[in-house]
Amino acid sequence: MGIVERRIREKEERRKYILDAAKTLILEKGASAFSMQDIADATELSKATLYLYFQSKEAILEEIFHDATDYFVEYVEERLSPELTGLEAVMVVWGSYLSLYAESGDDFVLTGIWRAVNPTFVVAPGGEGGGGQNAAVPMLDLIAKVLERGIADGTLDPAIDPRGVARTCLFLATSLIDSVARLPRELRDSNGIREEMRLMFNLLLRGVASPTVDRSDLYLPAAKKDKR
Amino acid sequence: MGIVERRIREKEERRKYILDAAKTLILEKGASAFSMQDIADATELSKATLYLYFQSKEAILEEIFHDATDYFVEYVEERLSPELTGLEAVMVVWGSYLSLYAESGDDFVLTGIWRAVNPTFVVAPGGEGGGGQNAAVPMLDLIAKVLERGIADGTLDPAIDPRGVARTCLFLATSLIDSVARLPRELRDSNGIREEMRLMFNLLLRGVASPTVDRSDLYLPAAKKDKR
Amino acid sequence: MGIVERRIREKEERRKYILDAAKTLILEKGASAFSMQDIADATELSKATLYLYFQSKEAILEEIFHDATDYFVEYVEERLSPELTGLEAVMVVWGSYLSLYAESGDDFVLTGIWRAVNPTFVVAPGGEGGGGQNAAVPMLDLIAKVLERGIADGTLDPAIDPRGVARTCLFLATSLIDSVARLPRELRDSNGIREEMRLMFNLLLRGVASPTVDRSDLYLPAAKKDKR
Amino acid sequence: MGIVERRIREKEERRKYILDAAKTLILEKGASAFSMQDIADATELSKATLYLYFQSKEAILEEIFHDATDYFVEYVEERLSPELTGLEAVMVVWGSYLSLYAESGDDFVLTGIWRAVNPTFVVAPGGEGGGGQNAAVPMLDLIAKVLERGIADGTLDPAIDPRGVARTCLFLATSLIDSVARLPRELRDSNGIREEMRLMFNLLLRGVASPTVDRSDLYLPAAKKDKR
DNA sequence: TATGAATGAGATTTCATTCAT
DNA sequence: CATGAATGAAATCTCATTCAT
Repeated sequence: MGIVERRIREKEERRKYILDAAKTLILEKGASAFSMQDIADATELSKATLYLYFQSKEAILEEIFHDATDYFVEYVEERLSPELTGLEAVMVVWGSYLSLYAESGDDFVLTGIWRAVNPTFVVAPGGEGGGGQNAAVPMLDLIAKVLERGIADGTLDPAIDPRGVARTCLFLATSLIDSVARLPRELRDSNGIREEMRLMFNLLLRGVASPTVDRSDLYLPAAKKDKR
Repeated sequence: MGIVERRIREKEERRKYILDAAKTLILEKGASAFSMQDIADATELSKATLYLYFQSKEAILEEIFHDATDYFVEYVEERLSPELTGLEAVMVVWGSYLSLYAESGDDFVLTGIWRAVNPTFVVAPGGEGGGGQNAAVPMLDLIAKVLERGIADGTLDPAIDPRGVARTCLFLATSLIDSVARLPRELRDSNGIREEMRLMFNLLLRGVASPTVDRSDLYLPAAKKDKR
Repeated sequence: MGIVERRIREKEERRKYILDAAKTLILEKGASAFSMQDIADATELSKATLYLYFQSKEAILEEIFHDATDYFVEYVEERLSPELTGLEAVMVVWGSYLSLYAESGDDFVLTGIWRAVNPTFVVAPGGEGGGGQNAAVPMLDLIAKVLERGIADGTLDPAIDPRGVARTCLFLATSLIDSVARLPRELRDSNGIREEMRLMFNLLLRGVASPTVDRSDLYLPAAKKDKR
Repeated sequence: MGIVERRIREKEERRKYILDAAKTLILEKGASAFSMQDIADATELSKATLYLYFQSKEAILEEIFHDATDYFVEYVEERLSPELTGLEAVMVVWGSYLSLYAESGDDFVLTGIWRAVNPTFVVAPGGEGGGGQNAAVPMLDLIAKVLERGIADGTLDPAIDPRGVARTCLFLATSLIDSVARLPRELRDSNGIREEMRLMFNLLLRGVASPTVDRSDLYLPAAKKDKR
C-alpha cells in the first residue's frame, strides 16, 4: 500500500544501484580517478540523473565510505562475544580486517577511501566533529571499546590511551587500505598485500599488549584460516 | 670563477626557487591538487618557463620527494653513532622523524608525497625495482640496517624480518605524513599531530622490541627535546 | 514519428553542422592548420561540446575524408555504364574528377586531405592495410577495376599493372587536390586550376591508353560540359 | 684578403652549417615537424643565434628549398648534351630525378618541401611571380626548354603546351617527393618508392611523347642503371 | 522523473620569437 | 657575436555540473 512508500523504496533502490556501480568503478580505477561519466555509463543513466540522487560526486564517495565502515563494524560486532579477553577482542578486530579483506576484498577496500572524502579526519584530533567524516566514528568507538576492555582485564598495556591508540590504529589500517585501493586490481589480490597487512597488525598487537602476555600469543593467524 | 659558474649557480637558484614554490603549493593544496599554472602564478613566471627547468610536472614531484628523503636519511645518519644499540638506533630514527617534523615541519612533510609520485611502491613487495620510486630505497635501507643491528645485539625481537618490517614501518610513517600533507596548513602545525606521530612510533617500538626489554624504556621522548 | 527519431535526426544534423564548419575551415586554412578552437568559434559551440560529437580532431578529419571519397565513388559509379570501353570509362573517371571539382569544388577538394589523416598511404606499396587510410581503398578499387576493363577490351596499354597504376593515378590526383586545398580560397576557384587538372589527366590518359588508339581521342573535354 | 672578407666567409660557413643541420632534421622529422629548438640542439648553438643568421624558420626552409632545386638543375644540365633529342632529354630529366633520388636520396627529397615553404606555387598559374617561390622557376625553365626541344625535333607531341606541361610535371614530381618527405626514414629508402616514381615518369613520358615514337622506347630504365 | 545537450574552467605541454647582457 | 632566459599564445582534451524540455 501507499504510492509514497513505493516511491521511496524505488528511490532507495536506485540509489543503491548507482552506489554499486560507483563502488565497482572505485575498485577498478581508484577513488579519485573515476568520473561521473563513468558512473553514468555503467548505470546506463544520464549524468543529470545521477544528480537527482546525489548532490555531488563527493556525496557519493561519502556514502560509499559510510556503507563500508558500517559493514565492517557490523561484521566485527557479530564476532565479538563478551567472554573474549580484551586482547582476544583486539585480535578479532584485526583478524576481521584481514579476513574481510581476504573474503570480500573489494567491498572492504572501500573503507580506505576516506582520504578522498575528507582528508582532515582521523589525523586531526579535533576533527571528529566535522562533516562527512563522522562515518569513521563507529569504527573508532569499536576499537576504543575493545582496547578499554583489554586494559580493564589486564591483557593490554594499561599505559595506553584507548581513544588515542584507537585513532592511530584506525588511521594506520585505513592508510594501508587506501594505498591498496590505488593499486591496479591485479596487484591488489596478491598474497603479498595480505602478508603486509598481517605484519602490520602483528606489530600493533605487540605494541598494545600487556608486557605480561607471552609474545608467542601475539601473532595473528594467516589470513583465510579461522583463529583457533 | 667567472661567468659560467655564476650562470650555473643562478640556474640552480632558480630551480630551487621554483621547487620552493611547488613545495609550498603541495603543502597548501596537496600533491595531486596543484597545477603548473599554480606554480607559474606563485613564481610569477610563465608556464613555459617552468618547462625550461623541469621536464614535466612529474619531474618536479620526483625531485621534491627525492630531496626530502635525502635530507631525512642524512639527518638520521648523522645521529646514528656506532655505539648505539639497535633499539636505541631505532629510537633515533623514529625520534628524527618526530624532531624533523617538529623543526622543519613543512619540508619534512614532503617525504609523504611518494604516493603521488608512484602509488605502487611500498605496498607492492616486488615493487622496489620500479621507476621514480627508487628515492625511497635509501630510507628503506636505513631502517632495515638499524633493525638488523638490533636483532644482532638482542635488543630487538629476533622473530622480525628486517626488510619486511622496514617496509611496513616506512609505509606507515609516510602514510601519516601523506595524510598530514593533505591537511590545511593551520591544522598541520598542531601539537596533536606530533602526539599522534609519537603514539604511532611508540606502538611500533614495542612491536619490534625484544620481549626482554623493559617496557618503560620504550617511550619516545616528547618532540622538540633532544634525546640524550 | 516519435521523440527518439527526432533526437537522432537532430544529433545527426548537429554532427553535420560541425563537420561543415570543419570543412570550411579546412578549405580556408588547410587540413593541418585548423584547430578545435577554430571549429568552436565557427560553430559558436564550446570546445567541450565538439567532443560530444567527435572523439578527437583526427576523427573529424577522417570522417570528412571518408565522406568526400564516398561521394566521389558514388558519383563515378553512377556514370559508369557497362557498355563503355575501358578507355571511355577512364575518361569518365577523370572527367568526373574535373566536373566534380567544377561543380562542387569545395566539397571535392576534401578528398585531398588524406595526407593529413594518414601520410603513409598511397605512396607506401604495402600500406593499404593500415588504419584510417582505408577510406581510400574504394577509390583505388574503382580505378583499378576500370583499368582492368580497358586492358581486357584492348583500349588500354596491356603493359600496365592496373593496381600499381591506379595507385599512382590516385596519388597524383589527390596530390593536386591536396595542393589546391592549401591555396587561398580565391585562387582556388580559378579556371587555371581546372585547366591544370585537365592537363594532368590528359597526360595520364595518353600514358595508359593503348598505342593503337587515335591520339585525338585522348583529350578530356573542358570541364563543366557533359561528355556525350 | 682582409678581415671583412673573412667575416663574410665565416658567416657563410655558419649559415651552411645551420642549413645542414636543418636539412638533416627535415629528413628525419618532416618539414613541418621540426622545431628551432631541434636545430639549436643539433648545431649546439642557441636558438637566438639562429636568428642572427636567418630571419625566421620559414627563411630557413626557403633557402633549403632553393639549394635543393639549384642542385637538381645543375645536375641535370650537366647531363643534357646538345645532341640529345627532346625525348631523350626528357628521359634524362626524369632519369635524373630517379637517380638523384636513388643516389643522394636525402638531399634530393628536399626539393619536395616547397609545399611547406609556399603552398601557392606551382599550381597557381599566375603565381610564378610571388615571393619565396621563385626557387622553382629554374626547374620549370629547364623542363620547358627540354619540352620545346622535343616539339621542335618531332620526338614530342606537338600539341602540348611546353610551359603548362612543365608546370604540371614539376608539380606531380614534387608532389611525390613531398609525400616521400613525410614518410619515416626507413620507408623512404624502399625500392617500392623508386618503382612508384618510375611508374609515374613512364606514364608522363608516354603522355608527352609523339604518337610516332615506338612505345617500347618509352620506358625509363630501372634506377641506378645507366640507360642503354 | 529523466535526460540530452551544453559548457566554463582548467589540465599539461609546445614553440617561434625577443631581448638584455 | 652569442646566448640564456623568458614568454604569449596556442594546442588537444577532460570533467563536474547545470538546465530546458
